[in-house]
Amino acid sequence: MSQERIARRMLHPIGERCCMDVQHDKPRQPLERQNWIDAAFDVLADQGIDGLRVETLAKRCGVTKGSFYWHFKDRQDLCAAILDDWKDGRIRDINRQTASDPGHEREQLQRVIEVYSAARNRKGVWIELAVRDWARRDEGAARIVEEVDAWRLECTRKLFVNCGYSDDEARSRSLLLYAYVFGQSLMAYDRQDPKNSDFKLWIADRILRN
Amino acid sequence: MSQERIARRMLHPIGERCCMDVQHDKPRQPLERQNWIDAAFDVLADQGIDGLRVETLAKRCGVTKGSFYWHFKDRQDLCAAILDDWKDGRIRDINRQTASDPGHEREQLQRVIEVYSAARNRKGVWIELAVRDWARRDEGAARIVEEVDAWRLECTRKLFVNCGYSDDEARSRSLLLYAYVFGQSLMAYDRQDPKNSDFKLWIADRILRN
DNA sequence: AATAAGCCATACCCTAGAGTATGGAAGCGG
DNA sequence: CCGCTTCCATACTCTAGGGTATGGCTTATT
Repeated sequence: MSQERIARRMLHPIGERCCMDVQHDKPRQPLERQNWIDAAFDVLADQGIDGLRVETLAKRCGVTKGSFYWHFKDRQDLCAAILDDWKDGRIRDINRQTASDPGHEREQLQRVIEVYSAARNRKGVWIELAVRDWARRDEGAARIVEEVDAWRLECTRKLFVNCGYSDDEARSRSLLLYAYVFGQSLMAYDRQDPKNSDFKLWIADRILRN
Repeated sequence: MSQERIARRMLHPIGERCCMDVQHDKPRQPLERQNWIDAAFDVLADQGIDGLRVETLAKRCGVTKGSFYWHFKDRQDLCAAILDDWKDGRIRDINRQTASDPGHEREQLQRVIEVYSAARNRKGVWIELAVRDWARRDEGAARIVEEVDAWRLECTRKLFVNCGYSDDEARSRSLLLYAYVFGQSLMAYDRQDPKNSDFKLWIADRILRN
């Protein structure tokens, strides 16, 4: 029986465990709440919130849902934890990217655009879209997205103001910046016009300067 | 038995039938394939593709899935029909909105932006987002979205060219226009900054002029 | 060593929903 | 009136998955 259990654990149904102990010699670290949340973000990124199922998530983690319901009250509990985690991460990121650095505002804004340019940070973009789609049908998610949006707009507004724009223009440019960035990731199903990066440079310039 | 059947049909579980015969005196028009597709768009708009289930759709139409499987081979068949229908509609719309009308190009472009400004045309925006989210996980949907995007970009490119911009700048502006429009609808969870419409006017101007 | 706490497996129950098979009502042409 | 076609209801089967109850292994604590 104990044999069989260990055998099961050796199987690693998905190829590797979510909690990083791919070594087959030590039995395993017990799963933490955060491990579940991390794995959930993976699923969220490529399946959307509707694809996030506790049984399949458990399989992905190499355990059964008995474990899940030890760490979480129910699926809703996990969903709420995901939103909290996402919000905290986004706030931390934007704060870091827009921290006061007089004289380099435009570079910072440029970087904000680049971070969501789908090429790299692919996973972050997918999660962003998944959360926003989720927010279309869930009140809680919608509130979180609103808060994150408001904070991001506020941070970039400050930068634009420090670039010398009026407060209204700073707000307008911030709105344009984020709308463009998200919209662009909605359209980026690897269409490969070779000039595409030139166009994007032109656009970034149009948002940031003049 | 016949009594019971008629009684069932009188119930109208969702309140009204999808095919518009809310009159309780005439028995009913038989459902066409297109009626199912129309109803499916309603569900797609506010539940997303994962919320589109044949049993619930049948209930919504006041029939059982026995009917559905007479009109469609399976769920995939319906999904494909939805994509075709959506594509045709989008192509027709953009052609209409950008039909050659020398001297009014900027007004036409302005209108393209307005059509997706979430205020009115709410349903169209929701469907647009639902289809794009769908396309993240479905190859067929992704292709359709690509085709629609390409055609839309081409149409607005022509308009910008007729405004006097170079071909490259026309493409850049088209990309910016659509990315902004879609991104903005992603951010519009009725946040009501009273100045919001002013900002949007400024943005539209920035995309269309100078 | 004994006990308790932490972590997970197993075995359930129950619902939603895809798909199939079949029968039956309504309307049509002959 | 008869039979055929159209359209739909009913009654299944089967799978995925949420949630619960419970037992058991493992590790820490005393």
